[in-house]
Amino acid sequence: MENLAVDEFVDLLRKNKLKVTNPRLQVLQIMSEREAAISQPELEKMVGGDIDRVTLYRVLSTFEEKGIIHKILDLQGTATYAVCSSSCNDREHHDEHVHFSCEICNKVYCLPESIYPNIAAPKGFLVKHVTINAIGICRYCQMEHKGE
Amino acid sequence: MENLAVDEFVDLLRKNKLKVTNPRLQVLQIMSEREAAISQPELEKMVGGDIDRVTLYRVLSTFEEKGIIHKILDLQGTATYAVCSSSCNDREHHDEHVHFSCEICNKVYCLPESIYPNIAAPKGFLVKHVTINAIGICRYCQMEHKGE
DNA sequence: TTAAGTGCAAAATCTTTGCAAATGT
DNA sequence: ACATTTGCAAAGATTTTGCACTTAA
Repeated sequence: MENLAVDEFVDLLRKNKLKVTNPRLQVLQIMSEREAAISQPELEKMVGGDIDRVTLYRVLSTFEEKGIIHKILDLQGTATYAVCSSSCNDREHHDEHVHFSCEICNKVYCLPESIYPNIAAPKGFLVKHVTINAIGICRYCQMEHKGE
Repeated sequence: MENLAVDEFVDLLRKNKLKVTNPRLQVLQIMSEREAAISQPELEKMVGGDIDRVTLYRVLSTFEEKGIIHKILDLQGTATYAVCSSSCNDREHHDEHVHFSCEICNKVYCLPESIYPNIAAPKGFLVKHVTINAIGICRYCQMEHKGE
């Protein structure tokens, strides 16, 4: 089962003219196994000492430039990353879905929903896109806090 | 004209059981004269060497705790602050208006608008509140970039 | 082979903490 | 007078940069 995924990752990297390296594969693996967006510090914990901190920063920023992942800020303002939908590329990012931030564990989830309201900005302000962030308690934290 | 404002600031501080000090008055003055939210680094530039960096951080966090200002993250994830509406206090923050982030100057503006859509989260996720961020080009950057 | 990617060291930011001195009430 | 607030110094945390070594193609 892991091999299948690895093949997809290799394709993805090739498609973006990126060399297939271990750090990049590991990051893709970790992100694809995870429901929530991930930050560099979390990523660093997960890979142990396998990959240098600086490399992780660089992998993330390369992926973001190529449109492989997109950046989302969590409630603390820490940058977290999640894999983009397949319609993203280095020209355009289509990550206009709702993000959910859990105020307990601080994790960020991308929600499927896509109802976008029209925002009326004051004259002179040009709105190019809109992001919506729902804040609350995620599924996992609610389970843990049942009965308290 | 400045004295009038200073009186209001003094009232505001007293109301919140805070001592009336120069750093606090200066911060309130700067924020009230500004349309956009302000970060600690910007604040530091504006006061010159008058106020210690650490004092600014502490003034901002005290004000936030008391509900005098609220924190907004800009596009880079830097914390910026704007004065709250008068309905805010240390128990509750009512800053559920739309924020506008300029992708050129990176400034954050609070928009008056308040149409809040219902967000349908997946089962298990409890949405407590929703923030909306419009991203685009602000009035001032559009003026500067006219004709380019 | 060779351009791209990695790892290490060191720098640059940004933010917090501890404590003594200064200040508002 | 006394609790609060400030300023300084120093520590922490996070992110970036420079450069030599390594590796994928």
